[in-house]
Amino acid sequence: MKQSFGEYIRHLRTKNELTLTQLGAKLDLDSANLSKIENGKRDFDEKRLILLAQVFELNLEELKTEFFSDLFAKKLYESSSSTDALFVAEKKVKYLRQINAKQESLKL
Amino acid sequence: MKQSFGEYIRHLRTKNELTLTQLGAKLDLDSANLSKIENGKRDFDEKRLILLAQVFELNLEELKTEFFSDLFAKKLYESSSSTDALFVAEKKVKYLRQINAKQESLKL
DNA sequence: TTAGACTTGTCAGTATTTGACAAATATAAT
DNA sequence: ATTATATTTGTCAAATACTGACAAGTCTAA
Repeated sequence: MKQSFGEYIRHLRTKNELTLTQLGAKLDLDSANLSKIENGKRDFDEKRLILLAQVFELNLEELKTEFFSDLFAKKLYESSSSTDALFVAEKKVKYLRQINAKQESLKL
Repeated sequence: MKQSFGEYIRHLRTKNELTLTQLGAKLDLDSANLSKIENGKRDFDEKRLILLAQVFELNLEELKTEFFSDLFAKKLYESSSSTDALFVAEKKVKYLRQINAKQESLKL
């Protein structure tokens, strides 16, 4: 919870006793670049989340939560912005889904 | 609240009776590109928020909230992710700020 | 000191974003 | 209807950011 996404991956990797090279191979990533990801010097690519879930047999939803929470927190922290944006965002997501649901129902 | 950031800018612009060209000039933006931003076909650049706040004499904090909430909502919506990430993000921001505060106090 | 694990720096290739312009369409006034 | 202005859309080169790859470095444990 308090950890960055990079630290989270490192935790998963070490818990499963894998080296950077071993996990890198599974994720189609250079060990050097995986190291940078774990150390927060590069970003983990969103498109690799599915692969990551498969490798460690994790729930993709939870993984996405871990991934996006990290992304959002860093944005707000870096821009010294209020966390109000998070609450407003929740309303907006619901609104977008509502709109989408209505459009879907019209298709039938 | 229910509007996108593009719709928000359009609202500000029309309320102040400005044309795309007029507001574009103030924001150092081509009218065509501003049009795309208002219509959600391009993203508003974060670095222009300060300018936008100045032009309409708005509170930068609120503007950032509007901006980031839109960004986050779209990310979650597009990736069909749970809004859980928003709550986790809040904790992470607080954690990051706490860490920072501690480091700042050590500098003294 | 050797081997394996990890870190860091760099860089070319790739992908994405941006600014700019032209052309099409829409709107409004005369 | 015609003109002027506003807006929208498409396109493209330039700028920017991202990624994969490799070399060289440090660190650790046998």
